[in-house]
Amino acid sequence: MSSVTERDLGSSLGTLFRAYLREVDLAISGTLGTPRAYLVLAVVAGGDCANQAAIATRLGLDRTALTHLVDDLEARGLVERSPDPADRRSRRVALTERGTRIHAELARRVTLVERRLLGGLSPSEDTELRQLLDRAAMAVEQRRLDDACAIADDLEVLA
Amino acid sequence: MSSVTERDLGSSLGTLFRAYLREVDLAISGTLGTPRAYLVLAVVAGGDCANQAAIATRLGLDRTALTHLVDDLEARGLVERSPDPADRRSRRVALTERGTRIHAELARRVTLVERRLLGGLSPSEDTELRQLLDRAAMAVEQRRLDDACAIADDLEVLA
DNA sequence: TATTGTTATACTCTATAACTATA
DNA sequence: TATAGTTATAGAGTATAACAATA
Repeated sequence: MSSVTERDLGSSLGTLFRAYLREVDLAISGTLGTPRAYLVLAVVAGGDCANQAAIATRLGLDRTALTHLVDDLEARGLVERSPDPADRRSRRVALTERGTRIHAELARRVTLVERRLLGGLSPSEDTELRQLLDRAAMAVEQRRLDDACAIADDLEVLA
Repeated sequence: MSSVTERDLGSSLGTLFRAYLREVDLAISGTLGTPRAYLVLAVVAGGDCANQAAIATRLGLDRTALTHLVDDLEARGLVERSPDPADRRSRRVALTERGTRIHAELARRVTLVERRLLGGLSPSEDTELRQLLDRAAMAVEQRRLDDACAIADDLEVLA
């Protein structure tokens, strides 16, 4: 036997992620439509994603999903789209003043949700888990970008 | 600033879980309908969940979802439902011979997917992350059971 | 009265393809 | 020809409520 843990990796990830979605859904109730909208808001607040495609990649979502999510945030007056002068195909997404306030409040609530979610772990384990997840997710994101480039390269070779 | 990591916990969990689903979907292609069906198959193979409700709790799913998932697995001849003699409301779910073979093959493929998914981590970090996720998920599952009991107790007090 | 499982239903999530406009 | 974004659509995921059988 080689198994160290009881659960499949996918089972643990799924259980935690679904619990996260359920609890964030309660935490943002009345302020945003869905938990995904909070994640988008948080990425926009981070300020290191230049356009919708970058936000989608960061969250592991399809870019078609971003359109509706940003539509919703914009309708609520929390973000604004503006054309990128350097590339007129691209749209920058930035928090409005109201969005900044709302994000600060929601981030406070979600922090509590996250602590509760990892309540089975000690504080140092909590930090350890977040760091490992962060690095693993970053590697996945990078691999997806590489794959996209590889596909683009293949197509170029064929062309 | 108090943030240690770049991403929200939910963002990392979401990115990894969606990537897991995408890759498992490819790995099981043609054998099972969806990645969730694999997770159910794996729990059944584990043998420590007595009925559908237990499987649902283990996976953090609603019990109504289990009906359809088990229907599908049964239609493919991979699991069998049988009434529990001790409680005739309850249905045991067990692998068929064919289900045992299929599960073994799929588990092999999913193991490769999982290693690839955590490719950004060292082997010891991989193990560490799985153990932490496992414990955090177990705590969430336990808390959900406790909450259900608490709600039941509340209702009993009110009754 | 509560629980297991089922069915029906509705809403959300996700991905694909087709389209516009830019590059 | 490729990319950013949009739209339409369909399939999968998820949760709620109502129900039957059983405890």
